[in-house]
Amino acid sequence: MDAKIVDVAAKAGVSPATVSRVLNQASGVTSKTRNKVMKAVEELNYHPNAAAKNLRQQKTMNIGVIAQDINNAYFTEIIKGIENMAYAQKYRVFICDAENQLEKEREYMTMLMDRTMDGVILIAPQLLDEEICEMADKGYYVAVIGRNIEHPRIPCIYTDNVKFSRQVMEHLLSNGHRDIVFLNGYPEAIDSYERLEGYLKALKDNQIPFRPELVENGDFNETGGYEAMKRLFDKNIPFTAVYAANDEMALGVYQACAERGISIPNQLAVVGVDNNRISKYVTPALSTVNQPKYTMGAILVEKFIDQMNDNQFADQRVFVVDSELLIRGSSNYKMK
Amino acid sequence: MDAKIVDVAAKAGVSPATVSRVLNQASGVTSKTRNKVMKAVEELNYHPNAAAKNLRQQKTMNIGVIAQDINNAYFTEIIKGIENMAYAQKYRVFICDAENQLEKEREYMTMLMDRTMDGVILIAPQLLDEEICEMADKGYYVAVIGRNIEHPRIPCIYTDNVKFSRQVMEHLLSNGHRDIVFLNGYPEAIDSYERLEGYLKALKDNQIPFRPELVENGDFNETGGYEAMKRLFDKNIPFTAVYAANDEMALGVYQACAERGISIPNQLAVVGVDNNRISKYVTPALSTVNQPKYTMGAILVEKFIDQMNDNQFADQRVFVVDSELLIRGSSNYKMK
DNA sequence: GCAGATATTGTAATCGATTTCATTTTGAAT
DNA sequence: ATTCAAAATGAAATCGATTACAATATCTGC
Repeated sequence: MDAKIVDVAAKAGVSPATVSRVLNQASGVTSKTRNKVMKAVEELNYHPNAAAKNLRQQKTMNIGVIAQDINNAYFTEIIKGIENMAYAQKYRVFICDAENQLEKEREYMTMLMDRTMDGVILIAPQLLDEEICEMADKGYYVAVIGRNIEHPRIPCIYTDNVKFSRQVMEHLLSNGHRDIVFLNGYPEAIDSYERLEGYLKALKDNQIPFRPELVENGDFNETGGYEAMKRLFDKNIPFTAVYAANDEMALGVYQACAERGISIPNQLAVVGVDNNRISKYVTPALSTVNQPKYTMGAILVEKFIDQMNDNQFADQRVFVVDSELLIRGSSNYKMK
Repeated sequence: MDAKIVDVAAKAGVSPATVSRVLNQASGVTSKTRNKVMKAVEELNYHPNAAAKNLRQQKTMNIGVIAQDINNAYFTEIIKGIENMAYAQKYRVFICDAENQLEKEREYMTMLMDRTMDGVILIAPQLLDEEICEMADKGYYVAVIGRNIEHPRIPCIYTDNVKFSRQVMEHLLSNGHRDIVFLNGYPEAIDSYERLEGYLKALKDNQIPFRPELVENGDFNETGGYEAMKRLFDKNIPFTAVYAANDEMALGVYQACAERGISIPNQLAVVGVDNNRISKYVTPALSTVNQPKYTMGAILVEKFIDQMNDNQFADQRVFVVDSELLIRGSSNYKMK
């Protein structure tokens, strides 16, 4: 149906090799033949068949991004950073939605083995470190956003959870809070673990004894946060602040408080993590931690492409970026 | 690096043709050889090279989805419908973010011409109808969500803007509003045009004269809505309700009202369109129109795949789906 | 005008699968 | 045991580009 390189060659009165040279290296061809060829290309609206090209060149210039959930702006913002930087380097980015399913994540990894993609960027993968390392060992290009995978060939970028977690705590403590709830995500996630770690360290730094009954799991989603709060209220123990490991769960906290007539921030301070767009719109606006999402995507993909092109690192493999605490109405109140 | 079909064939002691048969049709092979081959496939962790396969078969089983902005949950929700239905039919879906840029949209269309994708689904494209038709004329598979492109080979699905627009107006009118502002998106968009049409028809049906000064453009984004409201306030004309052509602009309305100390819904009723997730969280909750996004994606891709497989339509080409008006706090107040 | 170097172009091999067609094997019927 | 049809397998062509290598054209300097 569409024109092939031989058609272009015939029309321009040259060999297919010449057509290829015109379209690719752009040198070693007289301008006269180049013009002839370009004219034929235009007239036939010729586009080299990607499959043939990929097969012969053993590369595709495609990068896959596997996100856990494209409905979540946290991921899509990162992806925009990836996409724009990759685009500038002539790579095409294809986004895959794993929908929080490990099986889908794994299925998308086959894109590497069947060579549909030159490389794959995993954002906050559920895959185990070992699985990811194994792929890298086999020579596939993999990069990870969200945690550090200890493997010399895997570029990684992530934020220092412990650090910002302590900042959140210092903020609450400085407002006079002592009985602070920590609403955890699902406990297997590294983010959960590290945010909890920051919570604990901050308590220790301030000589406040850790009370395990103040920690609940909320699975990183709104309903989970809501249920967790209900469990906490039922315990009938006093607390004046909630540090939720993400904004989604914090929204659940708002809901639970609304039901009980508890006023934020006067009776309860709330802080989340992620700077979900919604956090700005709720009443009161939710204090949260903002990660430089776009930049994280951009930095990582740039290094990744470097590596794919040279098959070695120019310099750094691991990037740790800082987050910023955004203090809003939900925690902007000093306890007496 | 990775195993090729000849390696598998050698290991299993058969010809490449037989390996291919085992992996593809699954018939015409004794179970003994099938087992031998499968064993070799396992041991070598063989995955057929996609480029070679695509080249030979002249198809990729890939569908591209070109979205205007993956940060917008309206698009990603549709995409989930597409993705899940396509997945069930063995198609892989790749998401491309056009970032509201016509140029990127066009660039991604080359995926069709270079045969990276078997087909492309455009969501609310900026491309002109003619451009899209031209692609279809050339034999490429294209489908469109958001409007009807009059072309026998282009499946389309969209909502009846005029219809729900009238519903919104009837709702406001029944609450006693007569001076109703219409906040339009950018005027070139078909959605803008049709929603305005519904606004006008509802006025006519109720013998209310149309006052052009009550219509402002807000470009479909929050800032646009905010600016438009400021312009309206400055006009110093009375109005008691705002019908914004999408939720984003309605958020701008909230902001403008907050600045002026205007209370929603008592002094001003607000209704949006899209059921953006945020609309539920603002105070008061925003009345809006919900489209069956997931279903729209699913229905369309199903027909699209049918068409790609049979190269003809089983039945319908155009699907018009109904939306639902969600009445929330922002418009739930009767004027006296 | 010619030799030799260099630049341009063409021929044919190649990438790794699928698939057509030919060949061999198997099995059923006699 | 033999014949013949049917089933299983293999050999080789094919998809459409790139690219190594060979061949030809052009240019330089004398």
